[in-house]
Amino acid sequence: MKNDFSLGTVRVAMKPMARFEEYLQSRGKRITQQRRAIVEQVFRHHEHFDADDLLAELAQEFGVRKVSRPTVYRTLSELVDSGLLRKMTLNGRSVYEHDYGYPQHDHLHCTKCNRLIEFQSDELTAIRDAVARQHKFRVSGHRLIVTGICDKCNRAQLRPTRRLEMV
Amino acid sequence: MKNDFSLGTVRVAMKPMARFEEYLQSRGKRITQQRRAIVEQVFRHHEHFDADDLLAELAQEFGVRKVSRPTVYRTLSELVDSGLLRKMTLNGRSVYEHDYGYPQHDHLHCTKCNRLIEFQSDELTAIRDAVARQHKFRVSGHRLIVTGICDKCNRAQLRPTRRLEMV
DNA sequence: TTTCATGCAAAATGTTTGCACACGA
DNA sequence: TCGTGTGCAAACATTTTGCATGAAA
Repeated sequence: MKNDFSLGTVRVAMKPMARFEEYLQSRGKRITQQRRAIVEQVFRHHEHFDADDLLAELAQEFGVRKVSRPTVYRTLSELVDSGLLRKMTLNGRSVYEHDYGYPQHDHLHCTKCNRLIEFQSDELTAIRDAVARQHKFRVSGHRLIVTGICDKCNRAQLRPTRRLEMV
Repeated sequence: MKNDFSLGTVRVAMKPMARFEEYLQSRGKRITQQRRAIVEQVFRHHEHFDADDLLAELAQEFGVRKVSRPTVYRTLSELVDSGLLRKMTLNGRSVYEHDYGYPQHDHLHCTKCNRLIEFQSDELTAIRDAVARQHKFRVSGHRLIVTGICDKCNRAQLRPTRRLEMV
């Protein structure tokens, strides 16, 4: 259906960890405990996250045997380089999402609850390419963020009954 | 013509400074030397700029009688609130552009020379709204940045050796 | 046993804030 | 005059870096 903007799926040959190991080896880099822990945690769920989120998850998951902040930053950077993660900036801080194994997509960003909703549109890509062609611009990618209020927050706003916020 | 993505113009009743004064007065804020200097400098040209650019321009323009960094940040923030400027984030730093008097548009961002090229597309807005409707999302705006290499940098790149591919 | 990676502390970056004084209305 | 705005310095938040130690290969 033409007006369906939901995401499809992308079949991938390897698991993220295997893909990352390949990347590391091709560059003479090492497969360390920390890198392994980070990749595993990062692909445990498909939510968007920032460095602090990841650091907190790792601390909780592994208790004493934590990964340091610099290492998290360094590894996130490698994950972006390797194509496993995609990085974007949301009100001043870096936010990451899965890239490997997920189709190209864009986001609706709710400024109320900060949630990101993904969608996909080929027409959008077509327009992008038409514009680029006109400017003789060689496209490497794009980032579209539509800001506004999501359905849930809209409903919440309409019914001021349960005003239990602010404690 | 349908495939023309260039920008039109928007007629405005007031000059930016007058508009800003109105905004300030409506909030009981004051029209100071610094605010005046900043607005004048900001609307002297239509290029994108960041806080440092503006600070440098002001220093050059007024010599000794400079505006401090905090005041620049504070005033930029007011200019965004008042609708005169639009703010976006480009690799970690805040970049500003004229909003008042200019039509809604998006950007091609050259990662080589860092230039921003503006374009306008109603179809894009239509797609955006269709997607939002499907998600019952109330749109307040959007930001699309197409990344790649601009025509000029492409030409420059063709001249030297083409065998720098690696990997 | 030779690199490369890590953790720590410190630095760098970009932006914001507390406060005493200056100034616009 | 009165209250807002300013500049200064310091704080801030996030990310990056230098260096000695630790661990892959």
